[in-house]
Amino acid sequence: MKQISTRFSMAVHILCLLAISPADCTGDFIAQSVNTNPVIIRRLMGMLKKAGLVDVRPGVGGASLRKPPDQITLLDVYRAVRVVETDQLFRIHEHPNIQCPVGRNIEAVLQAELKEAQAAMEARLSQTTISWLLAQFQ
Amino acid sequence: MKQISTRFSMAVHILCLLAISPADCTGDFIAQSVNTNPVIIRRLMGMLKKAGLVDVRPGVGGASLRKPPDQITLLDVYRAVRVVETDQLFRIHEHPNIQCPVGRNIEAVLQAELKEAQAAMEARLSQTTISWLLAQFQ
DNA sequence: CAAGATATAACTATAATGGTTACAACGGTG
DNA sequence: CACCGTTGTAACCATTATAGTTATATCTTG
Repeated sequence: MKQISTRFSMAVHILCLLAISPADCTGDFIAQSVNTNPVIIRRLMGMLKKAGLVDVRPGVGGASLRKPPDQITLLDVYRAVRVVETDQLFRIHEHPNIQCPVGRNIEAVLQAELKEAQAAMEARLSQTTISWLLAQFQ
Repeated sequence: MKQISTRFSMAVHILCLLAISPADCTGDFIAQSVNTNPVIIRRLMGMLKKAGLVDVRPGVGGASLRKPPDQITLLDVYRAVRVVETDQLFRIHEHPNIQCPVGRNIEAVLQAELKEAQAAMEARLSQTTISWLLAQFQ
């Protein structure tokens, strides 16, 4: 099966790093900790910046959190890196036969249920903050 | 982003069909309602059969439910078509730098949280049955 | 301007998906 | 038994998202 992109876990990693090492976290330094290419980090930083979670200093280099880590939830990160669009976690087959009672109704009815399931998952993500994660370390 | 496969919604469609039209539902008939290729349906039927949800009659043709539709939940279907493996909804980046305190801890700590989020989604799926879906039709 | 950093475009390899063709095996009916 | 419609699979293909890579432009300070 196809899983939710590692963009999410990498972004969480980045924010944890920024939370514990406030000084000069450059893209290359972060890339070494995450163990990936610096361009991947810069792309993620761009999304985190656009979402208002981090400040990045072009030219001089380095980044920092724009919010205290106890006010950043996993849901914030999940939304920032657009790893799942709203109500689109589950894909539903298209153009069923509307002559058939099932084909005519399945999309709307199932969509409503799957939306609830996705919401339950996202609600759980909103309960965990970056600082709570850090507190679990070791 | 990458969504959860339409195998899931197609399988739910199939089970709804079997629930309301108990007589001779052949693969080709189902394929017309779902609006896809009969081979796709046969593949799904194979998974649903392996999961004990349906009986299929090779040779003569047709299929039927092995359980009453109020005892089949969306979670049963989701598991049957293996659309997400256990604790694998979220993919986590591999081989972070274990010299770094974040790299050393992030995987285990984040994995535990994401597992909970996945569980919340699956718990919601388990609350909806095929017969409940049918009751919403029209 | 030079140095070191971020920003971004373009390209690649990989993998899952949904679909398609083809063919073997099954099981009643004539 | 032979036929016919069905199920069961294997093999293959086009499409798509991902993660990574290379290259280049831009920014900021010394």
